[in-house]
Amino acid sequence: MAYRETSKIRERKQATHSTIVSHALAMLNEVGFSGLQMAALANRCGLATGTLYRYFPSKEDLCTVLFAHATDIEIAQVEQHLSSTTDTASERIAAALSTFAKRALRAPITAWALIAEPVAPAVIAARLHYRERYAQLFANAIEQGVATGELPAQDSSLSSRALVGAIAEALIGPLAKTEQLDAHAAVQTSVAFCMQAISARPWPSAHLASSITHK
Amino acid sequence: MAYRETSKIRERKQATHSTIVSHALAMLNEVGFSGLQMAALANRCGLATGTLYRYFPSKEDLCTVLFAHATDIEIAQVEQHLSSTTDTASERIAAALSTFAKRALRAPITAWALIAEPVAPAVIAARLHYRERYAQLFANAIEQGVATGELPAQDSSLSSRALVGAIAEALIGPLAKTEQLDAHAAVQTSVAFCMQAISARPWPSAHLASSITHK
DNA sequence: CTAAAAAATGAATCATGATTCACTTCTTGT
DNA sequence: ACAAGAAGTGAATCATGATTCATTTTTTAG
Repeated sequence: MAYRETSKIRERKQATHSTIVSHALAMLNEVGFSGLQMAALANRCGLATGTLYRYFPSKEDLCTVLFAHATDIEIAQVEQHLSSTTDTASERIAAALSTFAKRALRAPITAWALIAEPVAPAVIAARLHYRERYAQLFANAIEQGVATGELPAQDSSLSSRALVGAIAEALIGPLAKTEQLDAHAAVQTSVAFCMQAISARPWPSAHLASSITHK
Repeated sequence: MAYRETSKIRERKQATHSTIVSHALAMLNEVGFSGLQMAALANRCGLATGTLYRYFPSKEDLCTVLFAHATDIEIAQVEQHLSSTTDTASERIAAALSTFAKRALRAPITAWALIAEPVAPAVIAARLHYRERYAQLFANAIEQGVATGELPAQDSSLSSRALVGAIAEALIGPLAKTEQLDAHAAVQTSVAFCMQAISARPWPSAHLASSITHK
């Protein structure tokens, strides 16, 4: 008998695994999921194409892992802001939105990949999970604010999705001209937009109903 | 000499052209741009694959035409609401947002295809054009409201993008559970969200600045 | 009816990119 | 040094789907 897995090997495999993941995350932010080609990734890692398949059974599995990595980091940060107990609900939400917005600006393609890029079914499942966690986080925070009377009553689940959508579209929608924006100002403005939306007293729905109806 | 293009033929060709476009629009709303396969489309039109190529030089060209068609219809409707002079700026904007929201709910995949689906470069160009027209429309309406004092001063271009993003994400983001929503209520709620965002007096940016800064 | 010209056809070809696998190189315990 | 068992390799294979083009069908004018 001869070969037996030793810790040296185990570590090397772990290192290779990390190498693959980190290079893949970098590529994800350059070309999105669909542009992430296995051959190119292997090349970038200094590995053969086939080697990737010793670590991940398919591109879809790799993408799912990437998705989980990218979102865990992001959600952990947002969660941290939202779970603080020192500030008011509004302040917590504003801080969390800023974090989200800044990350979106810093890594626009990743943000787009996580939020909107069409992906394989298995990855879609991961995305729904991600959206749900996100929606839950913000929805809870909004509900806390509503409970204390700090915010007006509202459909917290819809509001939380609208928050994410507003920021995502405002910041990453026009990928073409990201560089033209003053990033700090853009973050501040879009967070303010969101805070107004959830803080304001309900917009007269009588007007709304009539203006909807008469067409 | 013999064959000469006659009006009979010209009309038939026009009819075929329309057939292709309308079936393609239908498919677009089922599977998006990337799922739109030339062979399947031809089959659906009762034509041979090759015939499509007598009418459109490539799938990319076809998609560009589809994009223009879909957006022209949508933008015309929104424009109509925004250009009315009888209502207040807020009412005009609310009506236009409702129209946008309803269309998004009725044709969610098309909405997603127009707004966010990754597409070929030529189609991206069409999309930027579309976004710009949209942003212009809403931005103008917001500025009118600001000019009359009806709305507070704001970055109209950012606001208009955030409006579209908020509604899009709130309504089409969770494609999976669209059917669970009460459509009418969802439209009304997300429009209200938007109206609050642009109508409210600026959210205290002092709070914002501090909560951003201390992390 | 016939020939010329165009339109339609759809099987074959191309292009792209994921996945496989026979083979080579390493590692390890004796 | 050796044999067993992995790990790594990358060219070949597959799958998908757009595009082409030689052939067939239509249309038209004389």
